[in-house]
Amino acid sequence: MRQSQAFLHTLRDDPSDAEVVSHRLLARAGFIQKLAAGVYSYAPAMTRVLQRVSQIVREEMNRAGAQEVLLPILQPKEIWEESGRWERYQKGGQLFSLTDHKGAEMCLVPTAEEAVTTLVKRSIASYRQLPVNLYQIHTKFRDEIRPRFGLMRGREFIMKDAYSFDADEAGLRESYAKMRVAYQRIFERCGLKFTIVQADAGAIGGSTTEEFMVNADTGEDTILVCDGCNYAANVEKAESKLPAGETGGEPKPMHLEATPGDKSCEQLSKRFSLAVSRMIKTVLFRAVYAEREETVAVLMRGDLDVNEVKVANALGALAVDLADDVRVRAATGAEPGFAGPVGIKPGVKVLGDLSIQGMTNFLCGANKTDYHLLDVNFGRDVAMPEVRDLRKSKGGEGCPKCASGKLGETRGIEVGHIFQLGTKYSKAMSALFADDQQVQKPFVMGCYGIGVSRVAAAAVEQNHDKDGIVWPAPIAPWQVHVICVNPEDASQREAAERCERELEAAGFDVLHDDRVKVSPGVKFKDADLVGLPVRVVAGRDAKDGVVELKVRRTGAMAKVKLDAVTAEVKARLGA
RNA sequence: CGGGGCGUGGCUCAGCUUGGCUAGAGCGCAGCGUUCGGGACGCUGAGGUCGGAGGUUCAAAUCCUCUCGCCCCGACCA
Repeated sequence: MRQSQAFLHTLRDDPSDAEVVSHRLLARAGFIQKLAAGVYSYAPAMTRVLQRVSQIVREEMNRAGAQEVLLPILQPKEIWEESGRWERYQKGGQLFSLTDHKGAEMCLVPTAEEAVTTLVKRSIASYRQLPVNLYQIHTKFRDEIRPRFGLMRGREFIMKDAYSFDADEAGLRESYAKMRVAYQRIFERCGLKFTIVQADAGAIGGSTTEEFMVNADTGEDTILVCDGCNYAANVEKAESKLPAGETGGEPKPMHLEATPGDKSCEQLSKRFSLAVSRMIKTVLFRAVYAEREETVAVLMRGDLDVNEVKVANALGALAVDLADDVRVRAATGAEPGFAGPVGIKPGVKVLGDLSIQGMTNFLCGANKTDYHLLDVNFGRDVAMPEVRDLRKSKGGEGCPKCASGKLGETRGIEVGHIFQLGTKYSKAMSALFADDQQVQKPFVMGCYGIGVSRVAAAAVEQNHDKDGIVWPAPIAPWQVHVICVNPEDASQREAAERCERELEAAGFDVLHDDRVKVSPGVKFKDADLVGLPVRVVAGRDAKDGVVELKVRRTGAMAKVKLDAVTAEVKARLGA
């Protein structure tokens, strides 16, 4: 490709609205352009990257036995009501819905369980036709509460979604295992460093589920990884050994103490010279269910934090969020900051974290403004609530799986997510097949997503330097950047053209900067920004049949005879 | 949803407080010339309903109201 002809327009300045590196560099290098919040146009260079990622995805999905389809992204409300997701997703405010000219409601879909289940149930009637795994690479829509970080959290994005249908759980586990392997191969082939973590199923549903996280400090997800074994989990899901707290000793009489203005454990710790782990904080939530809401009080040892996802799962709620002041006052009869289990209003559901077991003589809120209770004891002063693991694990805590490992806390970008769905959708949508006894059974499903556009952004997050992008070779828009320093010099022009011709003949995608009257500095700066893995510079040595070869990532530079260019480029690309 | 900020050529921004001549700069773009290995220089030039609507005024980019869009922060761990 001749750069003089290419639709590739770099920007001299950083776009003012770009916050994260990938957004800034992709916009500046002319790969993407914003059209609306969370909605981007992909220029040719970006399209090439997406095609490369897609091609890798396609090859590995096909290798794993999946078959490609294209499902509608504009879908009728009916099938979403069948699965029960219409109301839930609309309530969550993340579903783009619209009304057609005759008043029928439709939506732009975030995932395609309904459509694929419909497709399969009308086609497959027998266990003998199973298993099947169908996938597509298609645009998806989510009306994000707050789109941000460029391609990282867009409202429109490209996703590969796959759906497996098996006759039983064992088949599902097999399909899932195949996908897991395929995903590992995909991200390895994309040249990304990633971690597989246990995850929470969230709105999609299902049991076993793992996420593929690209390691990046700017990631939106926090992950905990054991340094001693292979345990790794998203913080939403992570467990850990309970850190030791101070013991309270033999029960003493409970007493009420004035604590004007002390709303935090730290303030109380100071006032009473009491370890924070001797306190129980009572965190009030609003739990939302399909048909109702309730107030829930979670009792947590003072030095630990509540994991809201675990609370929602323990309750079977659609969502939980922190109670607002009105709800807090209704539940406690006091201003926020003084909630406690003793004397909390009836109707408030109380749940305890495992950490409160065995605590004695603890401090907690008195449900009375400016008062706390000291030396409170379960059984005597207040009933022991049902306890569950509701704690948010943190880096530095002990691994839940092995004896001596410690959890490290890092961040990641979720680029893939695989689920063992089970029969949630097939049951709801009456997607049935006959088994060998002619018994009608629901398909056992799995679903598997990869954020294709997010993979490209994550690759930039993970691979860049101060000068620009450093594309991993397998997903670079072109592998080689031939730069003709001065095309008006015949020897330079001929050398560059020869390199382009021979490299393309050898199967490489080449971008040839043949622009006339563009200064060398501009060409080099642009090349750094665009970030192709190998650069071939035809410059002042061209008259002697010599060009320079430079590796973008390392900066390593070598002078190479024209005859050897193809071989040398091959060596550097590992091809 | 709450709070804050911003909308002025393709991009980055100044001008607005205190209303007043043909609305500015840099970059980019076009032409000419000089340059030619890390975002060169000179000259000439094109390009703007100042987000939109309404209002105040002799006069509005500037003041007021409404509206649309975009960005950031937050959603209170008691």
